[in-house]
Amino acid sequence: MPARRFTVLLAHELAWFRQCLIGRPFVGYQCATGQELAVTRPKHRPLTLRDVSEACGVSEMTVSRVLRNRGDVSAATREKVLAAAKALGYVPNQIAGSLASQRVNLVAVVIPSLSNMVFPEVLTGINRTLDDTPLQPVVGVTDYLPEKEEQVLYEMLSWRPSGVIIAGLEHSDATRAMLTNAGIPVVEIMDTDGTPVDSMVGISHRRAGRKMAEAILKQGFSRIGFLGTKMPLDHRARKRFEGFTEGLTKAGIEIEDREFYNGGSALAKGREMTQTMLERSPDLDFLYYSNDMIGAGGMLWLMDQGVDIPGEVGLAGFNGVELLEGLPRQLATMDACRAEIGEKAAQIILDRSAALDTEDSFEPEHITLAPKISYGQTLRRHGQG
Amino acid sequence: MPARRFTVLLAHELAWFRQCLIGRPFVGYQCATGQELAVTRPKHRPLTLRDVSEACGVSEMTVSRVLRNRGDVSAATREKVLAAAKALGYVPNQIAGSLASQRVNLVAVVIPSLSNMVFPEVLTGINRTLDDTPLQPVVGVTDYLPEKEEQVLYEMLSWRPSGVIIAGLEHSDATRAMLTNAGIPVVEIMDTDGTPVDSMVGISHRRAGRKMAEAILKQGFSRIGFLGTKMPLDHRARKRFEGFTEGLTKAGIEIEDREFYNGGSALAKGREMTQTMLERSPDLDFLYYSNDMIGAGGMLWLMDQGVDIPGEVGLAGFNGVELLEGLPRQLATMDACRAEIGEKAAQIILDRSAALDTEDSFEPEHITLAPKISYGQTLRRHGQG
DNA sequence: CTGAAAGCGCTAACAG
DNA sequence: CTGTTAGCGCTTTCAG
Repeated sequence: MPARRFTVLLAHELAWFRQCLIGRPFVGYQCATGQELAVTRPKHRPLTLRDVSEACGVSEMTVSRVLRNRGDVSAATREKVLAAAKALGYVPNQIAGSLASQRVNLVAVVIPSLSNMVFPEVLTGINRTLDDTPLQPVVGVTDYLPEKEEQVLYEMLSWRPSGVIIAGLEHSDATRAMLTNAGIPVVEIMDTDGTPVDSMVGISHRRAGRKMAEAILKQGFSRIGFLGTKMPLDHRARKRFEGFTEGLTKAGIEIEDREFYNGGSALAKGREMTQTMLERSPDLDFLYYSNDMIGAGGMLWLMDQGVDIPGEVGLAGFNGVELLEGLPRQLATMDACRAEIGEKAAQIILDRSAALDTEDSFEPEHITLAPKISYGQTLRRHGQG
Repeated sequence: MPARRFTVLLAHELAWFRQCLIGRPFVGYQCATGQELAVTRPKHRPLTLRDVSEACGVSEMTVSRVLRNRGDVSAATREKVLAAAKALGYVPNQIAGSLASQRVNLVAVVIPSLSNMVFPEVLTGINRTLDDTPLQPVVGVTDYLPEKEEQVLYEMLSWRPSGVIIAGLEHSDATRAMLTNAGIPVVEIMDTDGTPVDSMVGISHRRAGRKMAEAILKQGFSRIGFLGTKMPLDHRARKRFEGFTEGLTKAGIEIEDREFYNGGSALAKGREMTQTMLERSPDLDFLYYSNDMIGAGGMLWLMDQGVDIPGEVGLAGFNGVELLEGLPRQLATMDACRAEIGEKAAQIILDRSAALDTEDSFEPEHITLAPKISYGQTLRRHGQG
């Protein structure tokens, strides 16, 4: 009887059939009607513990122990198992492992954007702490949209991660509920002006704005413009702005002019906005930018115009981005401690997930970092001020 | 008999015991010796399908169907189930779902770095395509280290993702073996100068270098310096360099001077290197930078020095970063098509994983995008050139 | 030190 | 349209 390449099998036949396929390119199969069939092997069936077990003649359980370095296994067995696993190219199935062990070595990291270098830097900090630990970060991006945050968090929680690191303290009710009920450590990062669900690590943006206002006033500037992002959902930028006006108000001063932008190349926008503002309010003697990129754009524009910085106009930004180092003049700024925030947040998750094993209990941690002003060459009016 | 807070249970008791805990803060338990115990409920047991099933009086299977929108379910039952799931705050367990269904909606994305904005942009492209599909990207970072690439890939494959998107064509033997044997679609991105394991999407960096050489020569420049990254493992930068020298060689010209850097702020390094090179080789009339950031730094330095660009010295970079738009002068560059690469790569994975369901077979796709030179204001010597 | 048994929470396949 | 059954590949638990 000639071999055919394809046939339909009943379900229970198929189950048995798959057993036959292990490790063979194809298999001859005598089906119920007595027909002899040649069937192509399924393209790829990933190896299982059982395959390794059969290859080295050791029970699945022992293989598992060797591969996880758990429990005592004789050196001889260990060698045998490792050799077999390597020879076969076995890659353990974490899905099955996590289901069985009820522990998942993933940490959900939820951030608003990747385009703003701030967040890749936080991730770098998280990576640094989590490298050389079993924990692994998984990133979700929300585009600053609360609905998307909800959705992203939901999807991440459905993987039952060991912890959540999430940017900001402002969330929808649903998001907050999920965080509260997830039963895993949650660290809210970047911002500490508010009440976290659990732990938090960040800086006070309100205080940052206030401190910058104080520094500016101390240098004798008084006719101040603010340039920032329009995004109503960037709560941290908003809080900096609020803290800033608050700081000025305490000294009886008000912002003279303000300008907001949305999208586009930040550097180019900084130029445009600065031009617009100075044409509208030529009397200004200081410009405070809500981030370094637009600040740098503004600075470049002013230099093009031959404006004396900080003699005629002083400048400051926010974030302490590396880029500033290469600019013709060092822009005053404030470091947002991004990498450190990432490291500390990851450390909290790490400590807590270790504590779960030892049944220790942990209190929520609230860490507020204090960013320092870097005066650069655009804020100090009088010598070493 | 007084209630105690803690006790030791035999294993089989515990199993039964857990049933009692469902939905209750604590439970009275009559153990084998007749003792009545009050036991605190475990901190948190995530809800299961069974909980929802019990809450709404519908079989687990039907609940599952409703939650996945699979198969026909009567509107009435659907409503009931959805209401119960929502009320309880049920979040499905993907770990279990993936194990049972043998399909994991994750796409592994392996890239060398997050600090270089190129990669976040590729990710944005991938996200854009994968949004509104069940597939979800998971990112791993290799720091340009082959060993780390191996390790990261191994960990990602252990989650049995639906596909892999990985930067570059150069990998260790082990990495290549894993990619070949994973049995899932693999797309190697960014570069097309070489042989992929499966599919690839990118640009030819060799050709990019060559084209830039041709453009420079056509503008009449002839004493050319190259400034680039020292990283021997950035194969794409290397290939651009090779293509560049090749292009010059064809015209009988050789690079006059070269300078390489490592780490630090790219903008600042661009300044330094440019200064170093021009002091060493003052005759140069063109500088080709291996990326836009160092190019921008060089440009800023030259402008500080009052050098006429491109009259005295022409400049070009590579990548087409958004930043350039805000610079005092538009740097010539070449777009690396980053977002498009991300989109196309994700699309390939998407098509293939759909094809797996319909049993269609797919050929590897090799997509080479053609980056265009943007002349800016630093490359054209003679009017519109 | 090693093995056998019993699930983890869900879904595919089939039977009503 | 809905329910039942039998695993997915691994680890936990307990018994040698």
